[in-house]
Amino acid sequence: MTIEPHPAAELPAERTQARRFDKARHAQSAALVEDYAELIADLLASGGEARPTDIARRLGVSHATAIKAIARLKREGLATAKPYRGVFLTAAGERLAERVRLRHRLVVDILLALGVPAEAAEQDAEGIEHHVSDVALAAFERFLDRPR
Amino acid sequence: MTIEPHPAAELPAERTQARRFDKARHAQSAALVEDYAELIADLLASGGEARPTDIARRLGVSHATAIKAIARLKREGLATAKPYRGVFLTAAGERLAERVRLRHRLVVDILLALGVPAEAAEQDAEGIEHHVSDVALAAFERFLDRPR
DNA sequence: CGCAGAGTGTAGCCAAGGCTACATCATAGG
DNA sequence: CCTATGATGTAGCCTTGGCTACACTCTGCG
Ligand SMILES: [Mn+2]
Ligand SMILES: [Mn+2]
Ligand SMILES: [Mn+2]
Ligand SMILES: [Mn+2]
Repeated sequence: MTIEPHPAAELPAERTQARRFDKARHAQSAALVEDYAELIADLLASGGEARPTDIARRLGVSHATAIKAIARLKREGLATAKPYRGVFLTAAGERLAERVRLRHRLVVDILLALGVPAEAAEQDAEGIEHHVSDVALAAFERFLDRPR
Repeated sequence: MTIEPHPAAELPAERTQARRFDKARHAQSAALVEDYAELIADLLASGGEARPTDIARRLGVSHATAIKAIARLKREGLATAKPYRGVFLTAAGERLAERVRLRHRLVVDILLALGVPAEAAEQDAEGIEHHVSDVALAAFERFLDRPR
């Protein structure tokens, strides 16, 4: 019998930690689609049009990169686009965009409530938002609602 | 001269938003290295050894993936490793690990303070931590320190 | 009403970070 | 002291999300 120098064959704590990293990786892969959906909805709401070049400029990427990402949104049933006609969201895309928009605002609000300066809050929120679970969001809402 | 149908050629708000996304992208690319450094330091501190297989299991990736990432840490001057001898951190690697460890704890503590359940806090922190700026961290500390 | 120039799309490159399959090394038990 | 086995390393593949370069389409002015 070996006194294992490393705890055990399958320490459950290890699996828990591995699962955390796995969740973070999945959240990250969803982030791109979420940001595009949010931005497209924003452009459609304000200007009435969401064109690849506008999207690219707002995201700070080349238009080719934006067009490829839009193709991914189409593949995933979140957007539609006919050549040279601009981008639109499907019902599913709009639902996603709305959810993301609310989450984004809530994250910014929480950061502000914690005393983070406005521009830092906006900046950090852009990355943080994709990693905030529903249960955390619910906690954020309770925290902001509570008196005082 | 063209009467631009879209606000202006270089609306500063657009650049601001683009810069936010750019920061988030950079933070993301740093995330992997940060998690490895933190984990290696953790393994070295507890068991005394950080072996590729252990690292892989904790992160939930294949050992081949871990070895490639370790190569990246070596390239960036954060780790050293002689074949079959385990992984160690350079001084720079240790500094990074320490910074990441403190940040991770602070993020978890803030989430807990906001009323996020423990496991959700740990899970979300694993992703959030990489997007929290120094100025936000400072705000978090002030918030936690403040009486009541 | 034509066309210059902006916008759009396509092709092909790269690096990162996953994976599996296979080859090599180290070592602990027999 | 041999060797079976687990750990380590290598090779090669895939997908994603960047990029540039180039080709095509639209359209508002002149
Ligand atoms: Mn975002
Ligand atoms: Mn956002
Ligand atoms: Mn992390
Ligand atoms: Mn961490």
